[in-house]
Formats: sequence, C-alpha cells, structure tokens
Amino acid sequence: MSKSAAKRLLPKVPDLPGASRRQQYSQSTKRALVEAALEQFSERGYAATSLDAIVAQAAVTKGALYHHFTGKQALFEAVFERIESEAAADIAASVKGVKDPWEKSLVGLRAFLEVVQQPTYRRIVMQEGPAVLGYERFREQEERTSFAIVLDVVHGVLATGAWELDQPMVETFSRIFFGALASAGESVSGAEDAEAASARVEAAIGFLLLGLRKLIDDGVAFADPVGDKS
Amino acid sequence: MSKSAAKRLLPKVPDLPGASRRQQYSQSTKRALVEAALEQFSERGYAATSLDAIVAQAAVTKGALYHHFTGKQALFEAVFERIESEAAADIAASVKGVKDPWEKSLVGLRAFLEVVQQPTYRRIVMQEGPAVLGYERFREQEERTSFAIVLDVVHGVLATGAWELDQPMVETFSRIFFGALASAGESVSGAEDAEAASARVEAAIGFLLLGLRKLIDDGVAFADPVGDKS
DNA sequence: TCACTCACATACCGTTGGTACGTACTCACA
DNA sequence: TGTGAGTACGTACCAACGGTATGTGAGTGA
Repeated sequence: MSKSAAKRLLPKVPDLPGASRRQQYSQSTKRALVEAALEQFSERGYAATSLDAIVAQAAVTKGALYHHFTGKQALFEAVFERIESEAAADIAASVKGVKDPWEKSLVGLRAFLEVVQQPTYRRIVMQEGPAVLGYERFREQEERTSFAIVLDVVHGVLATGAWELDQPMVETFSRIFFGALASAGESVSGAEDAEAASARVEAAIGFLLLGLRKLIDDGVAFADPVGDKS
Repeated sequence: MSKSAAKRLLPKVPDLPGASRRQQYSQSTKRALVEAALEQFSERGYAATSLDAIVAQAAVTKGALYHHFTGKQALFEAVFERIESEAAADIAASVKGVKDPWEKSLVGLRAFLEVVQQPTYRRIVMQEGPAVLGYERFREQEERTSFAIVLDVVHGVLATGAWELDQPMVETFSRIFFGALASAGESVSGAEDAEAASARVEAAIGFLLLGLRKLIDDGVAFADPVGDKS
C-alpha cells in the first residue's frame, strides 16, 4: 500500500470567483457531502443511512465530513435547510404578484400541493425532519420559511374582516391551516392518483375558505377567547 | 460469580386468571418490557434509548426482549399501539352520547386537544411515530384509531348538507381536519400558556366549522372535482 | 523558499442492535 | 412421583455504526 492511494480527484470548476483555491476546493467538497447526504437520506432515510455510505458517494472520508460538520445531525440539518429554503422560495414566488388575499390563498395552496408531491421534500422535511431535529428545532426552521408564507397569506385573508385579531390569534389560524396543508399534502403524495387527490384537496380547502369568507362578508363577529378586543 | 445471580424476582400477581403460571409469568415480563420502553421512549426518544437501558429497567435481559419481540422497532410498535388505542378510546368515549353532528365535532375537538397535551402521546405518536414506523405503517395504525373517529365526526357534519359526497371526498375533508388538529395540538402542547392556546385553537376551528355550517345551511353547492354527482 | 496553517486522510474506540447458544423452569403425561 | 419435551428466558458474543485523536501533504503569505 502506497502512502495515500488515489485521493483528491479533480474538483468542480471554481464557483466562487472571489475566493482562494483552498476555499474553492473546500466549498466543493462541502457541497459534494451535502448532495450525497441529500440523496442517501431521501432514499433510505436518516437512520438507515450510514456516514460511510455518504462519504463514499462523495468520494471523501469521514475526516472531511467531521471537518465541515459537527456530526450526522448537523449534516442532516444542512440538507434540511436547503430543501426547505428552495421549497419556500418556490411558493413565495408563486404568490408574489397576487394582490387579492383570497386568490392569493388559493394560488399558494396550489403551489404548496405541488411542492409536497416531491418525494425529497416529503421525506426530508415532513417525515424525518421533526424526529431528527427535534420538534423545537424543526419548528424554528419552518418558522422562517414555509410557515412564514402561510402566516402572511392567512393574515391577508383575516385582515379582510371588520374585526381585528391579535398576533397570537392569527398564528393559531395559521398553524391550523399549515397542519391542514401538511396532512393534505401527505395524502396527495401517498395517493395512487395524485392528480385527483390534489384536486380534491384543493376543492375541500377552497370550500373551507369560502365558508370563512362568507362569515366575514356577512359581518359575523369572531370571539377571541383570550385577546382583549377593543 | 455464582452460576446465576439474583434473577427471577417475584413477578406480579396473576392478572390472567384463566392462564397457566407460565403464561402469567410471560405476560408479566412482556408488560414490564412495554412499560419500561414506554417510559424510556417518551423521555429520551426512540434513537436515544438503548435496549440495555430498557431491559435494565424492566429487570430482564435482552434474551427476554428478543423472545417477545422481533426487535427494537417491534417493541416501539407495541408501545405506540397502546398509547394510540388509549387515546382513541378517550376521544371516542367523549363523543359517544352526542347526537347533533356539529356539537359532536366541538366535543371531539376538545377531547383531542386534551389528549394531545399529554407529553407521552405527543412524543410517541405524533413526533416519533411517523419516522420510526415509516409513514405507511403509521398511517395504517392511525386509520384504525384516531383517524377513524375524525372520519366519523366529519362524515356526520358533512351529511347535514343537501348534497352527498363520495367516500374519497369525505376522507379528504377528514385528512384536512386531522392535520389541522394535529398541528394545532402541537402548538398547544408547546405553548407556555396551554390553557389560552387551547382556547384559541377551539375558537379558530369552531369558527371554521361555523363557516362550513353557514355554507351548508345556505344551500351552497360543493363542487366535487372528481366524483360523479348524480 | 520556508514556516505555518488549513483541509483533509487514517486508524482507532465505545456503544449499539442483533444473534447463537446454553439453561432453568414448567407442564402434560406416565 | 418421576420424566421427557418445550418454553422462557440468561449469557456471551459479533458486526456495524457514530464519533475522535492524530498524522500529513498541499496551499498560502512572508
């Protein structure tokens, strides 16, 4: 056995023009690790994926992994953040130009149902996410991405009412819709006819939104059990 | 070291009067294993609890564990089923006598919010469940317990409408409400003031149900995008 | 060019889930 | 009341895994 056999295969072309060669190489291996982990985690799941398999696919060793990340969970978190931010960007882009709150909610709903049908998003974010990160960290991540969009949309819808809701009450409504979307999304991606299932979800949530709108348009008051309503 | 030191401490009193002593002892150790696992899993989580810790608390060895269960996951599944069935029984009992579908939904909502505040249920069923069992097996379990109740309640509510919905459409509505309940429940159990959070959730979902009722009472038609409506 | 540092590679460790096998106890049947 | 068989475990062990300590060569700034 020679000193060190066949390592350092040629890295990607420099993608950070302002950085030194060392930094470019470093970023390259880090990206390779995240991509390999993303593939393995989404295929086999977190627990069933070994670090050896990840570093083998990334063509590095565990030394490199532990140089860039503090451990397996941190690597997962990097994967999670990437998937989540991409998905949130997709949804945010779709509702970008829409002005009317009710139409905005429907457009956002469709975009979310699109995202949640991606196997990778489903597995990494919705399935493994809460268990691997712990519910607290999972929620912190979502708070800044997907949930923030839902919060924005729901706030817009509820603001069409004559009465005002305080922040906790808007968040409660958003949590409810967020959970509904998540569960509905899972049922869509798990269905044999995803097209039909997606249409059903859209119709059902649309109907709920219609009911909400009717209450608001008819001037039905919402009784906040906690907040002080002036 | 003597041959076998201090084993076989006196088991529980016979709890299966019709069974033989062997079967009683066997059931006793099996129950001890499930109870120890329940405690450990709900405190430390699935991945962080070792089988050694479980068998130590149950005062048996791994031989006993692998005699009764095929592995760690099967043991978790036993714990899961127990928690789930107890919770479902609680909720089912609360909505038992209620006739009016709308009141039934509100009563069931309160019962579910009660259940979901139990740390054990939250951790075992909602957090670790999907990841450990896999989403498919998780869903199979829920299908027979909690979700079945939601399905029943939602079916009752939707049946007050003039139009009829086919089974997939009712299931879609139920999935949506189930997800909403789950997410809302988590936000309740994670809140610092659980009382206020619970009241908010109840008000919000109650408002959504009120909107649904208004649509139905006003005779607004629901357009099923898939099912053939005669 | 030369010391220094960063980005890894290598070798190793403790713990874990799981297995193979031995053994004490129970129970039907003589 | 023995006695063989089978059950219900206990004991010893293994392979695989996540993680760590340490070595090392290429890249960088002087």
